[in-house]
Amino acid sequence: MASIKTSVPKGTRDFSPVEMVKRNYIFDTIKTVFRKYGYQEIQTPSMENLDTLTGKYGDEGDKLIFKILNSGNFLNAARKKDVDFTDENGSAKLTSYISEKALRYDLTVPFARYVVMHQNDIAFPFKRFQVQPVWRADRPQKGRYREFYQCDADVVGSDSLLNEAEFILIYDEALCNLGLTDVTIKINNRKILSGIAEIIGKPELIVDMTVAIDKLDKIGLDGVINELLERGFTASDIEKLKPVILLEGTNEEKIASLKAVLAVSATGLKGIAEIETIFKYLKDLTSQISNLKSQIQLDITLARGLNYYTGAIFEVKANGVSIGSIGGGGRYDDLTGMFGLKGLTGVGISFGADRIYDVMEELQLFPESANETTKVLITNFDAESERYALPLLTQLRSLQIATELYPASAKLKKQMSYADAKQIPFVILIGSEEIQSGKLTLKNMKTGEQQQLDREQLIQKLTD
RNA sequence: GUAGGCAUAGCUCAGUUGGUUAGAGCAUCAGAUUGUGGUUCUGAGGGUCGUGGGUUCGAGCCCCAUUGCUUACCCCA
Repeated sequence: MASIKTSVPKGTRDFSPVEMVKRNYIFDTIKTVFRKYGYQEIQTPSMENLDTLTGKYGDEGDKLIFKILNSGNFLNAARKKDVDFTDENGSAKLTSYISEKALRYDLTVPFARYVVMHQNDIAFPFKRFQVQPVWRADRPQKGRYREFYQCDADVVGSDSLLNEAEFILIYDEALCNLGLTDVTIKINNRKILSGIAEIIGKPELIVDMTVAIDKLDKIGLDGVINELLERGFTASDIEKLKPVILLEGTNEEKIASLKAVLAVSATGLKGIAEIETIFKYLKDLTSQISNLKSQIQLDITLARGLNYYTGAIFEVKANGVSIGSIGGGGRYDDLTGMFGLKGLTGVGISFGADRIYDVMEELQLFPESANETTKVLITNFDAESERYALPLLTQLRSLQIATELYPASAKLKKQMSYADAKQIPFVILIGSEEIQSGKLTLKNMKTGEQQQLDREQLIQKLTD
């Protein structure tokens, strides 16, 4: 048989039955918590119009969008346009002629599109959750895939900071239910970052500033300073930044120092006030913030890349595991503005299900149970026993017992091996003896014991 | 886009300074056992050593190119 080397595109994976059980456990756990907090599920198409997505994720992001080639003779269509095939930078122009659809890059932008499209049917504030795969044309590496699932919850049309506080509770509850108890939920506020850039006198460099100080954990203070210099900050700017970057202590202590540093920045103070309000909500919701399983940490070096965050920024890390963040989110004041609907604020979070899977695997947090699929296998000796077994098969299934009849009269050894490989806990043997006596043999695959039972007893045994 | 590592059976990998017919474990199939799995024993099938070129009497091994995978950087879940 001629064989081709089989593979899947890099950064993508197959999921085996065993893996799917675990994955669904994660999805179900997260979804249950979302619903409990009043979020409703929606889905959007895997592909969006290309122009819905482009320009929303920055230049780097745009490059990582998987574009779908037009059907038909796109080459001729491109020729008719004024594409210069010798131009090194001509591919961007060409793209617009040969591709008009793309795979979704995240769930937030399609959601914004959804809200604008269906604004007349939506009761605001609108709380939705969405669990679907997204695609990024990235270089895969540990914990980074080209196809992965996000579990997003967002609310639009409410500027209350109660939402932010509840998202922290959702993170805490969902991750705790999954067995992830050693987790840090980092929180920051874009307005604090703006305030810092303001007092340095370089508000236009806020993105460069945040990208650089975000790496403190990774490259250390010297690395951050070098990067800041490369990005256009002076030595005296950095002197002003240093105390802020190196801020330490409890959340309360950090807030107190920030208040002093940012005293002249109205924006910065507003950011601090928002954080304080969120903490206050948390306290009232939990009676003690320390009742939460996760550690809540104000971290002003936290600056997720997404350019549209305007208020709170979240990031979630599993401690003791060398994998990037397992979740993130934040507030964006003008979520739908890019699609022409102004003045709608949104705030949301995302769980990275694939990374949570990797972390749980590494920490061995998956429960043993729920692995069994079929509960009973009926063996198949010959045509007569097969015919005898069919009504029983139907009867067991009608009682919601997952049952299968081995579909051929293969050797018993083979049938038993099949049951074993599939971890089926019970096997019913029906041969000429059983048909004659009406007593069927039920074998418990775990203990190996066998019993002769009539139908009533058998069903009794299996429905226990 | 930048830099490193790897590529040998379905899977995980050995393979000596280059030397006869390329091995193991797992998996699969068959038998020991014609009505009994998971343990055991015996046997079998399965390879263009990623691809193309070069050096050599001789290449899985050395050299060049190429493709794929992978790790790190940028960026991100």
